[in-house]
Amino acid sequence: MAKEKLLLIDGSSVAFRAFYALYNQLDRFTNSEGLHTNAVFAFNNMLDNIVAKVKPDRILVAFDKSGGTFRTKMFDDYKGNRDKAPSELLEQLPLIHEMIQDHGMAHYALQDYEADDIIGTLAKQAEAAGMVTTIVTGDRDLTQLATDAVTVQVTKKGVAELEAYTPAYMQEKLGITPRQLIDLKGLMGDTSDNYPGVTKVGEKTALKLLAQFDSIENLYAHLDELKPSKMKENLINDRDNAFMSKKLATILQDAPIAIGLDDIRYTGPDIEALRGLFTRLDMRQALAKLPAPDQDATAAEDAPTYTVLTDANLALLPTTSAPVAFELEMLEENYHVAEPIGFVIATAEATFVSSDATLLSVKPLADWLAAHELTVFDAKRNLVAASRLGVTLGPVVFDALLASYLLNPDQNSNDFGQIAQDHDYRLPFDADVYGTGAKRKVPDEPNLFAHLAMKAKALLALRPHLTADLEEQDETKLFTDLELPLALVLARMEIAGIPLDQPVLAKMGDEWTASMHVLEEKIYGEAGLTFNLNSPKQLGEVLFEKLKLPVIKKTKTGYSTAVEVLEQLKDASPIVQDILDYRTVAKLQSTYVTGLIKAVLPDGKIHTRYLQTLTQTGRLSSVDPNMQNIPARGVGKQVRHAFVPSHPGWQIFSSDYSQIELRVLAHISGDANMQEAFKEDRDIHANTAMKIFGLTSPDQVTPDMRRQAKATNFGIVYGISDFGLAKNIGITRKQAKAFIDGYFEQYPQVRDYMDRMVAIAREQGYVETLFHRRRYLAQIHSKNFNLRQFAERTAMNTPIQGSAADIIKVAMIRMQQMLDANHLQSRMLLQVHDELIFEGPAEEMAKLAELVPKVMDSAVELAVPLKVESHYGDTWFDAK
DNA sequence: CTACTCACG
DNA sequence: ACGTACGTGAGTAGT
Repeated sequence: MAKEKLLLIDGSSVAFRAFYALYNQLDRFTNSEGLHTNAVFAFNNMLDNIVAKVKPDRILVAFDKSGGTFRTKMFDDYKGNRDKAPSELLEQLPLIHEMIQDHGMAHYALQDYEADDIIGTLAKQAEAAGMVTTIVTGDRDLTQLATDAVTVQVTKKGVAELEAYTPAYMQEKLGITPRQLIDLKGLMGDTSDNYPGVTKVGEKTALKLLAQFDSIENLYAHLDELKPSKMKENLINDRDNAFMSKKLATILQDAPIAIGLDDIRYTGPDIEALRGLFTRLDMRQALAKLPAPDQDATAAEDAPTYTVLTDANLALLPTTSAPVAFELEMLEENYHVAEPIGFVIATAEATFVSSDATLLSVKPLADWLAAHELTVFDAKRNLVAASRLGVTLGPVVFDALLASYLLNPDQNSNDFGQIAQDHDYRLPFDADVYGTGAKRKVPDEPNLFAHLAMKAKALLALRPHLTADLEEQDETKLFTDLELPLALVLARMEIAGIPLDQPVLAKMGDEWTASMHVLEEKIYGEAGLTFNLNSPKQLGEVLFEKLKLPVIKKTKTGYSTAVEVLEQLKDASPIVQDILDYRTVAKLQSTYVTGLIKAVLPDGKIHTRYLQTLTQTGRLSSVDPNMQNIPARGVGKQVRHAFVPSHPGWQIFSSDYSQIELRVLAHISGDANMQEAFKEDRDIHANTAMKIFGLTSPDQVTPDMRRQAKATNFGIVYGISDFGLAKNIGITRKQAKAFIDGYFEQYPQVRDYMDRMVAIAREQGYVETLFHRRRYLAQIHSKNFNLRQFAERTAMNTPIQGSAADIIKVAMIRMQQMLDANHLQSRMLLQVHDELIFEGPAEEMAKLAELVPKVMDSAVELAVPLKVESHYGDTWFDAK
């Protein structure tokens, strides 16, 4: 029979190592309450690895006990120079204990003794009992315990890699036996444990002495054999130190431990307990590593009983006034093109599923759906997908994704399983049921139906909790009156889509392609070789090695060839301008010609998807394709000629807020001077220029002064730093500082606002927009200067950017109501952060020109007016 | 899958 | 002494 295996872990030293291994990640590993988890995470990984490697039958994790030990009694200063462990580590120790327990392992500490002594004692008992022992530690001292039956694994580079110390390995590496380690330490002393050895004796000398005399005792017995020397004198003088230090270094193997080998049998982890712990600690990586719950077993167990709906049994659907859970499931992300794979409808009493989405448009079911209030996960996705089936859903009264996002914008996964987990509810992940990437596929019906049924159950179960949480965070109105209605508006915009005039775009593309080829040839000629112009790596080699241009900036991986760098090199070589020109057209060609044409759906239109639950500020984002970064300046602006109305005789109409963020700042800061500037409709950048340049009349403001003042205004909104401003407008840091000082002198309440936001973030851990949208800033207390400063700038910027986002969302909802109420044919198509784009019959343009600005500038009542500018024309290009 | 670059507000 | 503007998405290289 194989020998029994024992695993002994030096918990205190491993925890310490684990903490510092991920010290630079300290801020990435925090839960929502700000508790740090980096050491827990690294410790957990170590446990998983070592258990898999050793396959132990018994495990004990030993810890030091706080307070002194018998060693302190022997020598006052033992470990006397140790700094107190940082609080970020101390707070994790109870969590590590809990984790060890959940792993099914014993842990133990003993008053007056160190973890080492517990380990030494058990290792000896185990050897006597014929067991094989592995010791894991971050402390080399334990290698003295190595024998043929005891291997000491010392952590190396963090805690992931271990170095195995056996007697043979120690002989090879140090030329001593494990027991001689204590003699070595007696002679050398130990600076980290703060005990002295013999003066001037370091590792080299000590090893030489031990090679000759074997032990401290024998060395002193034969001291007279040494030739007179300074070293000999030191040995004589420090004799007491040497013997005391040897004793301090000696690990006890007979400590009075109250735990025995029989108490530490290992039976394996309690996965659910670990899942609970990791969930509480927001440790997603650790959670992901846990074995997925057996899908078949849990599906069978946890799934509510369900009825498979057919057109023969639709009458089974009960009439109810309570909200109904609904989910129309698709495997692909882009619901404008994805095929439905099934749906679920559930009330508190009954659950109905089907893999045939066309059933939804069968009249009794369509009518039933339209007549019931729905609770869903991602309203917009369900609305658009239903619309593609010709189905109009009933009023959506709750959206778990939107709610979760509002409660904490970090909690915005598209996987309901993840969101459920974030709210302490267990639901399998889509990724586990459907697979990911190439392996993603429709599961067999029992598994599909079970998953759908569980999702519906989760929706009904989570709703009251999320609703209560929204109320507690004062976000009920934001949810009910803003985001949820907005989802319907966005759905209509996405469904409408915007036609792309492909021939027009293709013609532009041909011209750009031609000029690309010309530039390419020219550049290869100038460089004297051909290379891949699209590769920053190859381009860097050509510019900075072959052509020896001065290196302005480097990236992590090599030379930077970004515009800001090339701009500075323009005069050094004609090749630079050609590269810049090439870059411009290459970008236009690949992203805006090829890219946009690829995104056109069979109806000839582009149907972007707005991500309503992604940004940390409350803005929307746009994907597949991104319609919020269509070129607006330079030659690229021509692309906008290709965006045209749906019908002949129709036009494109656009309105945008003028300086909405600065107006929001003027409002929330309460700054009298800034408010006055807006109330009198002054040019805000010129106004700022007068102040920071100390001018008395607007006439004195030169265009360049205005440009710099404009950059300063932007900088303020971003949570300014003199460095950033200096870099942006190419002035010295000192000048930038003078600008900022001048700025705050002129707008003193803006400075107060900045200070106030940082203080609020520190106090409550989050900042809010005008509409109580919340953003948590865990890193506001970070010890890492950069992370903390970033959090501070975010605290200043988010209420501004986020409130502006709130305002345009209100305007969008009201504008949709207005279009409906006035029975206009015009439709809202796009939103680009501070701008709304419509299409409509030419005859309605005048009406839009009257209506849209009115709705937009009255969306919210601020202390300063909101200004809106409108344009319209035959294409998006002309609506500017 | 990450890094770089560049398009937008 | 340090290294910094805020918020996004997409295409291309290169591991």
